[in-house]
Amino acid sequence: MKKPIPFETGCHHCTVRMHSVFNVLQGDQLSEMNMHKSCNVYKKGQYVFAENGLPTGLFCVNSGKVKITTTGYDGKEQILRLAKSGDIVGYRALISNERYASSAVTLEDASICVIDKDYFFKVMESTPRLMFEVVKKISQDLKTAEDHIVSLSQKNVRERMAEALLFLKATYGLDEDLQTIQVNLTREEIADYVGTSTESCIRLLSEFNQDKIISLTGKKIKITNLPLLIQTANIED
Amino acid sequence: MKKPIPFETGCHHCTVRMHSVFNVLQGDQLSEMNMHKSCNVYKKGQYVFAENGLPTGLFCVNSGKVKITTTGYDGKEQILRLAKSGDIVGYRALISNERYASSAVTLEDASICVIDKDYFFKVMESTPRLMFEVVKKISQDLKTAEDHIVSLSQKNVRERMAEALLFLKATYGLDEDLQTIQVNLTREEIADYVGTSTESCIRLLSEFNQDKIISLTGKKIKITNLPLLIQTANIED
DNA sequence: AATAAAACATGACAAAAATCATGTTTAAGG
DNA sequence: CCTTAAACATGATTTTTGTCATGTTTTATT
Repeated sequence: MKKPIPFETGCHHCTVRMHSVFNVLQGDQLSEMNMHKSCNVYKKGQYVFAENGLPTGLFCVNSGKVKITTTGYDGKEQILRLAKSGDIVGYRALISNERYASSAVTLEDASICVIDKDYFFKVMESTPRLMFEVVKKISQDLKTAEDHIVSLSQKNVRERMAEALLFLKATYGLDEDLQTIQVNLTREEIADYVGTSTESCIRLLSEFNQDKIISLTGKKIKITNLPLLIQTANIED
Repeated sequence: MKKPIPFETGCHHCTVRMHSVFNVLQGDQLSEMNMHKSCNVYKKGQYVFAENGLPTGLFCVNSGKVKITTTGYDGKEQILRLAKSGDIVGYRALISNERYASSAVTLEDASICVIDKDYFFKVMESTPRLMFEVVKKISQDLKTAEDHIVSLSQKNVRERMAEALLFLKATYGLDEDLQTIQVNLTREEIADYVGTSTESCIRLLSEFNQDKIISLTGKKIKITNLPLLIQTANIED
């Protein structure tokens, strides 16, 4: 009996790779990488890796969305980063040779490759361009984190909430026909990103809705007045 | 007439280098680096580089302390990082090939080397170990930034203030005889790190002083009850 | 479809922290 | 050394935000 064509076609034909740090790899390197990676399917809400665990490889998101989250004080969650197709996750602990300080949890069904740790370090060493891509990625994440610090230090919750909606739009884009922000987060998750209580988050979204800045349909958020949202976020120009 | 022995002895004999990312360089690389770097002396309060400027090189702190600061909303300062001897500064914008998003200002008289941009990229490419040291440094800074995010999101000002004092102690250490935290920051600067108003910062330091957690003499801060300070910071164990 | 459990929503209240005002002390510059 | 500005300090007040309580809606599961 003939075997079905496998879904996974390998790194050579991976279209996601071109938008990732691995776009600098070529030919033999891809064949080699293919031998040192495996691809897994995750359901919504599954852990890709968990706080305190030991890294065994680097994760590369094929499809689906992932939140990078850490447990703060009194067990309160903090969303640190959001990842999408083409993003690498789990690199910080891997590079620092530490246990994970955060967890990665899928926000929807996802397909994620894991590249073997030893191979990753080997190819990084032999391919300066790849390592430089990784450096640039971390630099960007540092910039994002520092922008977040300024925001948390200096803006009020209302401004940060508006900023978060703009961030979500920039990160995940809009649904083609509905024009809603293309990610499903609970109010609690949004609060865990913004750094506020769930109640304040709910209240502010309701207010924005009343003020016709956004329109709400379940978890779907549509930005109906972008200039006003930008103004509410108090973004410099 | 004989020229005086120059103060600057070059990268070969630089003791600071051993504690920096450049500790992996050897022999000829050091001679080469010496040709592509220059060393400058800064007075307290001087700019090493300024927000919006274009990076021309990488700075390496020889001696002295430096704050990395950015201008937030309504011109309010935010201290993002603190650097000391052996630290590299100005790497983020350099690597991302962007204008500086922050400024570096000396907190005391300092001596800082600047390594030419092109040479730095060249030696990074030819020395994977150096680039990996840089990756690790940025990863650490990202970790620090993300810890700060959790703190800003979830802790109150009192807890963050206690945490900041512990951070300052960990970063700059204690004076040998006085046992005071070895850095002079104004209350406003501490506030700009903690993410609070100057008044709240002053008030909390006074409270800590009254509660015998710390003792204040001018800008000098001495931690007199470390366990209580740790408890006040609400640090997990 | 029934039922349980999340998630969402909103009011009332309390706590936290910013702001404003004003005065004192300290440090820097002529 | 004097003068002036910056830094420090503290009280009073207001704003912001969190917490608690309670109810409704949505979603998931048997």
